[in-house]
Amino acid sequence: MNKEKPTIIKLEDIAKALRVSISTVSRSLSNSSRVKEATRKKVREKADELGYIPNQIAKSLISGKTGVIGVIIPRYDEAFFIEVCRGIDHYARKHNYRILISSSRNSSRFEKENIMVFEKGIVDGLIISLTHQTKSQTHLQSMANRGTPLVVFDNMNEKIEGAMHVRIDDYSAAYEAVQFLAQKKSVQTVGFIGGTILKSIFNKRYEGYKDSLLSSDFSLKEEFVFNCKSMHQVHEYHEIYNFLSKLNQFPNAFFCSTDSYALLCIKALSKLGKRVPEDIQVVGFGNLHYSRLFNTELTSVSQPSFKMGEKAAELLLSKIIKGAYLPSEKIDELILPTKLIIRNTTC
Amino acid sequence: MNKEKPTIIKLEDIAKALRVSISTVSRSLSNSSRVKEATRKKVREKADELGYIPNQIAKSLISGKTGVIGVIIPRYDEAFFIEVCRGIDHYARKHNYRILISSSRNSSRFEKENIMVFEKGIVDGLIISLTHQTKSQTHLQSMANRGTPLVVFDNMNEKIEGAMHVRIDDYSAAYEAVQFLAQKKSVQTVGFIGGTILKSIFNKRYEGYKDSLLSSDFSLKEEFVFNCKSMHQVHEYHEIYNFLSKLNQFPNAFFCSTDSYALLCIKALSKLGKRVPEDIQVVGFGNLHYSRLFNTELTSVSQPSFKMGEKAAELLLSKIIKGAYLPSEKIDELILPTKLIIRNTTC
DNA sequence: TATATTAATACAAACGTTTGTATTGTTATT
DNA sequence: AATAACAATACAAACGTTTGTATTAATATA
Repeated sequence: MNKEKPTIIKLEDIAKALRVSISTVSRSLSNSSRVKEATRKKVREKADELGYIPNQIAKSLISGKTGVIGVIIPRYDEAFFIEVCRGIDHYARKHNYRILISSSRNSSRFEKENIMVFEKGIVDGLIISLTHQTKSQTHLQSMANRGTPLVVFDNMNEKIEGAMHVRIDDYSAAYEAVQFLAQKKSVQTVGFIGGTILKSIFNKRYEGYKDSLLSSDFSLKEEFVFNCKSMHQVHEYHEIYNFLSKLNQFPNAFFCSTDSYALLCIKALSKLGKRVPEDIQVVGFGNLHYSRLFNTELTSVSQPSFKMGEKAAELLLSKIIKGAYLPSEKIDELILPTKLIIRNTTC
Repeated sequence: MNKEKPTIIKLEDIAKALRVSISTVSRSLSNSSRVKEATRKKVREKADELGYIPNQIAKSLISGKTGVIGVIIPRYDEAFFIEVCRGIDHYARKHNYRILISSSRNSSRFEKENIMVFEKGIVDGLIISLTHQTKSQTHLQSMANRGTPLVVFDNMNEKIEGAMHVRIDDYSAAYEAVQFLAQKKSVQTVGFIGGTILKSIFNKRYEGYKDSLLSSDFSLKEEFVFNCKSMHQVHEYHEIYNFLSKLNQFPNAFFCSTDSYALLCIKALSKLGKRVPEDIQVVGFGNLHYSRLFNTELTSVSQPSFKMGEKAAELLLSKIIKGAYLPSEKIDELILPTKLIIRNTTC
């Protein structure tokens, strides 16, 4: 049985093989002009021959940089977050950075735990979307204070000093989407389906909805407003179905604070014998690509998820690379534009 | 302007503050009995006071372990992979491991690139689903040879010596799903919609489909078989729509090699005026949770994606923790069970 | 040919830990 | 009171790099 443990090659091995010093090997491989071209070549060849792979950990210990960005999202099974991660990855990769994704599972305990792991120096910076459980804000704040570059995207609670924020204008986006509905002759009432109001983005979308209704001289009917409490799609469906089935009368349209609420709403409505958009129109929020898979394509507020990731990464890396404590242009909030995409669930 | 750079506390700082040696501090914090309880307490308190956070990079350099598992998936925007990642994450987390996710973007170039980054020692092991472009197999093989624990899940091309594999029996799963359709009185012909046949899992599902038809004395009609070539959902829809619209005659059912093909198929069919399942029945593969969002719930081969991730992580960690070169029980292939979930797109 | 100059390389410290060995301090034994 | 035994702590090497400084070799200048 061949049990020889594959040995891992280091600079020292190359140095010994060539009877030169480790520093010469190191400098050769980084193409320093301090070593003669002939030697450099010899070293490169020997390195290839032995299959040398530099040890990133040792490099990191010296440079203080790991080449990794930490990302914390509330859940994996929401396409929006994955899309943002794609954007982060796309930008990061161009700058030779990797991403370490963690889910906080919508719990501040896990969030805190993840942050603590990242603080041990395995990432050069952090991009995070906060859960609605606010408690760990102090952790983030102290991380920012300690000088770790930090970008918060999507949901946030209160401002974190020293962090950068990338977001959309949830209030206005919702306001306009509801305006779009309210201006239709066929629409007299608009309902709302959203998530927990503890989450600030959901709350803002709700406020936008409310103010939009009021400014159109519509009345806000509490019975047409529903906020899901659970965090799992199957349960959410039942909550929504339950809510809708108890309605004696239906609004002409629903504005939903995410695409998945919208889809679940449509599903429940059709179960209840209502047609979309003929009987009831539905507008979602997010414009996620999976909604393309559906028969009836969803009218939705398009949120630039991928771009949001890219921008978050851009801000973060600019800080990481420049050094967090050099004076920067101090872009500490970036608001990306949204757009209502009209498809087949409105008419 | 307050420009004092936040200083990062290390063992030395605690040692100095307490006038003890660094090793005493280190041992105190790891609760070694070699240091007096009173001293340990003093050290712990000082560490808290100063806000000491251990440097994982330095630890890794010594231990040779980073506490990170690398994961390479072909694309982010396929729910199956995300679900597997969730499973990996779930298991890994319990063992104090993190995951570093990268996408190979279905390109062997990126795949290779990712592997090379991981080889620099930033991960303790690798879990990967291979793209259909085989080329980098040698890279993986040499990684395995070098002793890095390696698990391949889902798609693989040929066996990698020293790696472990977690998968399902794609052939049989497809075979049985098609049997289910073929046994219906209303079904005389079954079509197939799949992805690139270069990908071995798609190929196996196709073979299962084919053999299932033949064993039921159905004939295999080439005109009812379609394989998407593109890699983007929007394009895939057009491909499928195109294929279907050119059909003079339709089969009674379609077996699709993923859920998203099934959903796109349903969408295209309904655009063409066909009702599902009344006119044409559809079976998907994967049973992904987003299909729950749809009005008509998809009949699908349930693949234990989450579990697949968990198992992959379990195998990998057992090797990482035991040490890759100790004799292990040599579980090098794990085949997980699948199950046909009958819902509303068949009748 | 001796010396100044520069090119090429070697040495050694550093990054922040862990851990084996050496040293010091304390208590028990005689 | 001397010494053995052991507890408590300090010292130093190691992990695999990078990088500033010292040393040696090679060339140019006189």
